[in-house]
Amino acid sequence: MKSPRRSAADDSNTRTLLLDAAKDLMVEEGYAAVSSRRVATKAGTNAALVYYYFDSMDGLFLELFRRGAEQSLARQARVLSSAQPLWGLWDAAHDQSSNALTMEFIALANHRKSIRAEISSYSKKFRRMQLEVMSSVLETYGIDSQEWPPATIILMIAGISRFLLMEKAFDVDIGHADMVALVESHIRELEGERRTIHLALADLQD
Amino acid sequence: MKSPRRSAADDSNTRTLLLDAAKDLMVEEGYAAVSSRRVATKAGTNAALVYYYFDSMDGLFLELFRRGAEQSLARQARVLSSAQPLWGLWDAAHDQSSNALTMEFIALANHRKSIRAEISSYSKKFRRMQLEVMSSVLETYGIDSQEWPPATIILMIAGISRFLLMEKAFDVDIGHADMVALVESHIRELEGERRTIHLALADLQD
DNA sequence: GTCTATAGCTGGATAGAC
DNA sequence: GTCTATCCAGCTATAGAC
Repeated sequence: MKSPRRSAADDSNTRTLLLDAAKDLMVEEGYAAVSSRRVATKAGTNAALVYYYFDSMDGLFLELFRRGAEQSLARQARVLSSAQPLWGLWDAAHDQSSNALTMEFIALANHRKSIRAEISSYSKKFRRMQLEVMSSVLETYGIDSQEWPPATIILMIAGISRFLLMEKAFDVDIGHADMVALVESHIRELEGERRTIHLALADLQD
Repeated sequence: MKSPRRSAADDSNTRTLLLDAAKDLMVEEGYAAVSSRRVATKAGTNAALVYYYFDSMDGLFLELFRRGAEQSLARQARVLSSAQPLWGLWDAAHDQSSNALTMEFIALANHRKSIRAEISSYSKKFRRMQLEVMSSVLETYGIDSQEWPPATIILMIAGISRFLLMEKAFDVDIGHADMVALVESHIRELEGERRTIHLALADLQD
């Protein structure tokens, strides 16, 4: 029986510093580099505090994932309700740093059940939200939902852009320009020129 | 100066057992579970032998990646020279277990430079091979390379199928059936009904 | 809330017997 | 080729001082 610390100072400054440090470590050196000692050192504080705030390393990873998931979900909602939801979807999927984090969590999930369950339920929520909005959007664009089910559009955009990001992380970009041009020309046909701010840039402030 | 053991009994039985054990561990529990002790135990042998055959854990990972890469490259060549290269590409990309391994290596690459470099050069080789073959294949199919550059077809097939695999690993399969149907209907238009053996099944023997 | 100290474990890597 | 023994580092987690 662990003591119930979940609600203890969710907005504590130290707590946030620890989460930020864990995130940076995970992106820069992979999840295996995220130990209580290294996180604490990077946050300029003490390793024991990780256990004070999160009970265990598992708890830390879980909270880190949840924090990111909530941000992504909120951004996604914003983007989908904009005047150019397809551009929004495409640009949002292009965020490099959040993608690197995602890849680490996917690998982590391979041996941490709690993470696995969390990613699963979050992904479903995410997808349901995309589907609901895009279904009506694509209908107003006059897309035949028999020939092009909304789910296929979403999966193509998500799949292609994640794949390009993964490859780019290894300096592989053969044919990427062609691929981007092709996708964007199709989006342009439906929503015209991109008018929203490139989210990949807006996210540099995170 | 390490002693040059690279060529020492590349076909040794124990060596192969160690590589197999490392592969299984990596798929089942993630790369962090791959330690010299655990690999040796799973292989039914001794931890010191890892260092005898591979010099270091880094060396083990590198050899494991290379072995898989060579197999994939060979299979890819076979598939691309078949009568239905598009079906081959699509089916080969659907191999679940090799995909799980790939994801682990990608995460590993985040903090092992040697792995990173190896994945990078292998990916480029892989892509170049696909491009070369598919360029002429698509031309014979009468595909306009201006409108649909060969690289885009390849990237779409690879990206979509990896994305579906990743999601399925988390029990997320919303819209997957639609996506598969759409891709396969386009392939069918070009190459007719699938006549080759489903590679995902053929690979169960590995 | 934050720290030190420490128990207990697992890991990479090497030396040397056989 | 294969094994045991061993060193040293780093990890999770807890107890307890402040």
